[in-house]
Amino acid sequence: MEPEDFDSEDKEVLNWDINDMKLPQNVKKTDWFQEWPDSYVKHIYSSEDRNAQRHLSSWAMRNTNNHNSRILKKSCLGVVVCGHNCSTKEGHKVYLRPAICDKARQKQQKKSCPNCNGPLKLIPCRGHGGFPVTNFWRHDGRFIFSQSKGEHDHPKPETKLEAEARRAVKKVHGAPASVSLKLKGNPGSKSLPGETQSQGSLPLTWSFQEGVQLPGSYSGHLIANTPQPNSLNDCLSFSKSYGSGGTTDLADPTST
DNA sequence: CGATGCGGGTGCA
DNA sequence: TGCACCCGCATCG
Repeated sequence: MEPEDFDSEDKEVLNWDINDMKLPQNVKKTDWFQEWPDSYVKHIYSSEDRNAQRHLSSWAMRNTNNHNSRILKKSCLGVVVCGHNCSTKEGHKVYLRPAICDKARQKQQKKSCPNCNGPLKLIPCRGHGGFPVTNFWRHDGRFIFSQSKGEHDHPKPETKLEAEARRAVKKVHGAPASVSLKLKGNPGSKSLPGETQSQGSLPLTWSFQEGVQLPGSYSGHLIANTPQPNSLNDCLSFSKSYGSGGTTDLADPTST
C-alpha cells in the first residue's frame, strides 16, 4: 500500500499506538519528561528516566484496571477547588490535588478550603468524550512509551511535590502532640520541609497559604528533577520538532 | 497515611 | 471485546 522501505523507520517512531504489537525500537532520541501531558500526545522516554519509570504526571492520575498487565492505564481525577470560588489576596484560586486513594479523597472532600474555610468541591475530569482523560504507559525495551487520550477540561491541580510539601507543612503546624512526643534523638539536623531537591528550595510563600495556587513560578515545575546520565544526547539536547508536541516546553513561566 | 500497582469482578455498549 | 469503575491486597516512602 505504501512505499515503506525508505524512511518508514522514522514514521514508525511517530505513528505508533500504545496498543501496537510492536513498538518502535529504533528511537534515536527520547523525550524529556513531560510533566503536564495534555491532548492526544505521545512520548517516548528513556527507560532510565525516573519520572517515566514511576509513571508520574502532575495531573492527578489514578491507576485504572484495564486488565492488561503490559499496559498501565491511569485516569484523571480532576481537581479540587473551593466551593465558594474564593481567591487569595494575590488573586490565586484554590486548586488542590485530588487524593489518589479513594478513601483519602473522600476525607479530603470533607475538609475545608485552606483559604476561606469554605467547602471543597471536586471537579471531575471530562476531557475524553465526557470521561476522564486517560494516560497509558508501557515499558518496552530501552524505552517507556506514554500516550494520553483526552484534553483536560479543568485547571491544573497542585503538583505531586506541592501536595506533599503542603501536607508536611500542615504537620508542623497542626502539631500532632502525641506523635511529636515520640522521642526523636534528632541530632541537630534541620527538619525543614525544604528537602525539595534542586530548584532552589521552595519559598515559604505558602507556609501560610497552604493549598493555594502558587505564583506559577514554582507551581508546575519539576516533578522530581533527577540528574540524568544523558551522556548520549548531551549535545543533542535539542528539541526535535516532531509535529508540534516538540520537547520545547520547559521553563514555562506559567501561562495561567 | 497515602501513592501506586495489580487483578478479580461488575455493568454497559 | 473495549471501557469505566468498585474493591481489596500488597508494597513502599
